[in-house]
Amino acid sequence: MPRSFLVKKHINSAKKPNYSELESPTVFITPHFYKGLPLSVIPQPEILSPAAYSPITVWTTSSLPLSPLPSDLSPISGYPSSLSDTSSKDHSGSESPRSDEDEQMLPKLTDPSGVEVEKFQCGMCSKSYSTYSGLLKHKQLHCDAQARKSFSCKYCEKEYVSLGALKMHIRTHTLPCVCKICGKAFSRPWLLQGHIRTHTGEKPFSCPHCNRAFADRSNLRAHLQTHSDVKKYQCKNCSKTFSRMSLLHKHEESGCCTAH
DNA sequence: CTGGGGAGGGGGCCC
DNA sequence: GGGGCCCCCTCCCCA
Repeated sequence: MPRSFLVKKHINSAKKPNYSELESPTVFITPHFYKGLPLSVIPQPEILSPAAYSPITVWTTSSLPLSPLPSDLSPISGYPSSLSDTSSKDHSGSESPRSDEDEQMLPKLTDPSGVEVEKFQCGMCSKSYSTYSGLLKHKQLHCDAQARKSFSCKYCEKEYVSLGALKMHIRTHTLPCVCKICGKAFSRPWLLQGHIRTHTGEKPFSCPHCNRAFADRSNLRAHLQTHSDVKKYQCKNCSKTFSRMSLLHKHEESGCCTAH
């Protein structure tokens, strides 16, 4: 059941999309259509696990971990180790070095066992790799892409390293997914699906402790924090902990930090 | 004022 | 390359 506050108020008018400029094919998902879609009726086992939400470490705004979360802090599951450093790994180890204008052949190093280790260093970020293929992969995924960051959004100032990333971003301007019930538009189908739950009342994510149900996994995750005695966001001044970073920010902005 | 729920946005990863 | 999904985060509102 939609409520008045559900209508997003665009404080920053610059972010308000111009619906008249919709240029992508409009996607309509109706509740009837939606019924045919597979739904995550049961929360993930990791969510159901009491250990999944038990706070182990509290964070302050100054000590928040950069992603990926440490495995012992990941409250739900399988946080992707997307940023895992590949520099320590050998990728094939079989290729011989080739010349490359960005590549720097470092002096042969010696590991503790006395074995010489060849190093290949990225000319842009100075990361070093034991193989050329490792360096090449790094460059293709990161530094060269950064250097080629040339896909600019025509609606805003943002730039992207790939056309795919730019296309996805442009959807946030064109909002091709439109709710047939209320006409609200979204950038991605799954956002629309989540919105449709507000019409259908469907709440597939249940709290294993109080059986309260939620339509959104993120909201369940936030709710799970309320079952914890020690919340994971801690004020660095008074050590009070909060279930959400926004609450910690509100606490700090309300004067705690300045009062100490 | 604080805590919590509802809703939505955006980037990244995987298939 | 695109879609689906996940995660983190923010905003708004209410009790």
